[in-house]
Amino acid sequence: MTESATPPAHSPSNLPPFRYTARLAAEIESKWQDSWETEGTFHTPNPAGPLADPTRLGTKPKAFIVDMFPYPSGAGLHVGHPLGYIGTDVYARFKRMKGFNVLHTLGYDSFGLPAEQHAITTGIHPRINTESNIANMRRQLRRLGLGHDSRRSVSTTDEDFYKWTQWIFLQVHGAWYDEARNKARPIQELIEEFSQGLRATPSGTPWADLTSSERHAIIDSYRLAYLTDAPVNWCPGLGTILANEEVTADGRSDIGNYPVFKRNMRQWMMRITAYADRLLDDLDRLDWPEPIKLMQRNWIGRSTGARVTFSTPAGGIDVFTTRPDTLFGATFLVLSPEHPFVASLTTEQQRASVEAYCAQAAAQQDNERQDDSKEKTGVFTGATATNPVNGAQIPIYVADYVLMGYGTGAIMAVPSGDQRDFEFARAYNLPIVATAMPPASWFAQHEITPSSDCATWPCAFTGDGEYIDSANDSVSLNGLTSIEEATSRIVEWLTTHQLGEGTTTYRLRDWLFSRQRYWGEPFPIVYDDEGNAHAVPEKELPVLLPELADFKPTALDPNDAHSDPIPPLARITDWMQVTLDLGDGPRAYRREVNVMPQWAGSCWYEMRYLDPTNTERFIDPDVERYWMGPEHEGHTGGVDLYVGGVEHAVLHLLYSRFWHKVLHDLGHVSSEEPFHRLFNQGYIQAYAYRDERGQAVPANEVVESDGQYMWNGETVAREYGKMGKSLKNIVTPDEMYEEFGADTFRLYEMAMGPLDASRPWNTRDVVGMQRFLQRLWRNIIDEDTGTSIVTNDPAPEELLRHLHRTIAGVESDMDGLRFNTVIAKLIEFNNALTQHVTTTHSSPRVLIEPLVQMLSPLCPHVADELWSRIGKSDSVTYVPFPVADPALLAEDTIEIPVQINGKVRGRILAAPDAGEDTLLEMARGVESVSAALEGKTIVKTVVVPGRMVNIVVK
RNA sequence: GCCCGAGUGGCGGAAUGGCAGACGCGACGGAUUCAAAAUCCGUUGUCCGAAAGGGCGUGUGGGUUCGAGUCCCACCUCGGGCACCA
Repeated sequence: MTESATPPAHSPSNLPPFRYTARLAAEIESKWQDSWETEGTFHTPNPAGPLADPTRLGTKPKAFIVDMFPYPSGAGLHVGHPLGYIGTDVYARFKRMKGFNVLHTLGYDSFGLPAEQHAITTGIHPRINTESNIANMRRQLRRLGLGHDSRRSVSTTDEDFYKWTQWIFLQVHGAWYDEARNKARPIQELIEEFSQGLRATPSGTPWADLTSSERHAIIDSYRLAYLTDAPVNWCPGLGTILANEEVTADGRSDIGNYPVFKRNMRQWMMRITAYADRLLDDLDRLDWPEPIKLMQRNWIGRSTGARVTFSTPAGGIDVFTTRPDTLFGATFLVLSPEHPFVASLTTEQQRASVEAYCAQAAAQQDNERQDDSKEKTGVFTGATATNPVNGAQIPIYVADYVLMGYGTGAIMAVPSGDQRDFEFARAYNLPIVATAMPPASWFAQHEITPSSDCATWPCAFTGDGEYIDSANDSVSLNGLTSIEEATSRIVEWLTTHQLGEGTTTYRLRDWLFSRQRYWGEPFPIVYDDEGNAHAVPEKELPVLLPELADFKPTALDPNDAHSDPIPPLARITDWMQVTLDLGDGPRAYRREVNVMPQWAGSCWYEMRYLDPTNTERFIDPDVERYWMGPEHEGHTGGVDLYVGGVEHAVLHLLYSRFWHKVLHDLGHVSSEEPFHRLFNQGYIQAYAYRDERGQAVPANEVVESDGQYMWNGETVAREYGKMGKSLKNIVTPDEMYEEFGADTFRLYEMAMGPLDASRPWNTRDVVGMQRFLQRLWRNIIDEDTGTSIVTNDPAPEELLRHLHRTIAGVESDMDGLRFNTVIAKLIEFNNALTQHVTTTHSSPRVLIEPLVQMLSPLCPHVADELWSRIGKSDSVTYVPFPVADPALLAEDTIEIPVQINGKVRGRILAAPDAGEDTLLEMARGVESVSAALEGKTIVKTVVVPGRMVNIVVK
């Protein structure tokens, strides 16, 4: 025994001195947390570099487990935050016991908007605020007993972290996408192709004859990071540019309610669209939840179809259509209000109404414009276009349901085959021409007489039908019934007549990468006198974020739409000006004054965990290959388990995949994907209560009686949602540590439901997990002396069988991250054990040791304490997980239900391998069954050996 | 609006297409106690019934199947995302 029998301090006199109370738990927990820290229990060895440790590395398989890292909020953690962290910790600890070299740590996504807003209102530097928030979160998380390698915890705001974020930006900036090789290549290789004449310049002018600025412009147009004019939300009243979430639905600032104007600014974009196909196709090789893959597929939105040119008085207009086979039914064109041809096409007569319409559309958000439920609006330009297949003159409309950002910003409308076009055509009295004859069933369903005259149709027909009225002198689709065949025939015709071609478009847009903020990574970019952008040399990195004297921007006239937006860094004029030698002697340059978005750091942070102290590279290639490299041919490589909320399903996960692929193409990483396996945790939400005036009241003071919720004698209304200050429903981990201890808290979070489901927090339920740990403790420890009561007595066979069933179940549930059912199985076994211990006063070691081992991933502190109290010297952390004995898993007999017409009418006990005939015979022998069969005719019998018997009677 | 997901006892939840409600909370009853706390034992979907037993039950309505919480169709409600919150 390693423990003395001295009672713990502060033991309440009316309880046994060694009862497992919150107070004893707290002592045990802080003791083991200190021990793990001193021993470096969770220090994980690397194969190379400063963190290498060959003896600890051994020949173990590896497991790299990552949580989506948190933004260090000033409010600290509430009980909802650690759900995923506990889940990954349990899994990581389980994998250690299964013999894996496990890497698990947690960093901080510490750039971002809230710190900057905090700085604006308080004047406190975001760095100071951020660092104190991180310190608080580290304290709260340490108390939770997470087995993290603390040496590897990084923050995106660390200078030696964002140095590499900037370095990666330079890699993206210094690369172009080679469509032929379908990968990114260094921009230098493109310059060589141009200078050696292997690639023609866009204008055809030889490379040697171009000016330096002209060459610069051509090269820049190929880069994966490029500059373009893009709109920002400029709020002169605040003197700042606002994020979308800071702008209200009616186009005013959330803070101060000032007008917000859309203004164009020169901004960096990332050419993520170049990777659209690979981002889409490689999803098939990832172990991700299918709904998340689907969301990414929909987001990328690849659709194949054709680009078709319609001639108009202002020139040819390209439209993109997924249904070129319906071209003969195109009876009007619709342009997006932002389409460049709108002004030149509009006739004088129509000008006033078109301009008014465009102005009104400009004020709307894209997703409002696509609202299918609202009435379709639009306005006639006065001009017509020529349908290339039949020469028909068709009117050109402007309508806001067509978006400039998708396809070509212009569509051909086929009202007979598209419901949106159909509604528009009906509303504006435009012709509707059928190109396919619907089947009789379609007419029957709509209760109309079959006719190709669309005037009688109630809606568009979108199904398969025989093509009609779809022919000109040189092509005919008539009589075809396959969309595929008709499409390929018409695309071929369009291509030979140079009126269009088959093409693919994507819904995915390039990534707007600039933010007009202070608290983000500065771009490692400078501009020369002619406005050309240059990369800052690698040896100059990091470009440090300069100090800012005053975080409050200067407010301007709130209604001055024409004032120029000024990003915070532009106010630091002596920082903006810099003298650099970029190879042609020291010259004056102007720094980029935008900063990177918060996504930047989160696009690659998991790799820095692997090699956090490397000063030469963002990661050592050997280290990357060990932890993230592909496991076999065709494997993408990447993190073995990535856990986080679904809210990141698209953006974060798409952006980081994109950066990773660029780094892979350029040879910096061996893995093709950052996250091989993804798991989405649910949210913990909470009830909140409001009084009659709608004011939130403290949720922890609300009592329930007779289905009513009462606060201070007053009836209050309950609602369900996120935990938050304003709802007065926050429960913190600190309160849970105080009241129950970290192990009970961990257990409750894992027991309350499956990890991927959202559920409400209920403090009242936590006690169940505490009682379980107390019963388990009491099965091992004498509550009066604190010493072990474990004996070497043999265990009854029934309990041994139960133990091995439990081991088998726990192991597979752990592997599947089903911790809630792991806990249920442990409780069931412990309850059985409790009966044995209380009746026989014997606590067999052969049962206790595996139980403590199985408990340890979930409740590591109490498990280590029990392990030590039953005479073990080391932490249970690396002790191999118990193995179920197959001989003890086999059952002699199993109970099988007997159904009559699908309803259970009796049960039989049979051997697990009993055959169909035996089972049926036994079933008919059951009294309740034979009674139910009395006077009935057996129609059919269904026997599933080992499962059930069903007798169908009449 | 579009995309994704979820609806099971009083509550959190369990259930390879095969015994619905494991496990926990709460509630009720009992043991122990001078009394309480703590602990232990039992009951607890619902309706009918004294009981034995039976009817009904997994958001709503249909369907597939010998058999559906589970699969299919439609609908309702709630949650997440919609590109500058992360």
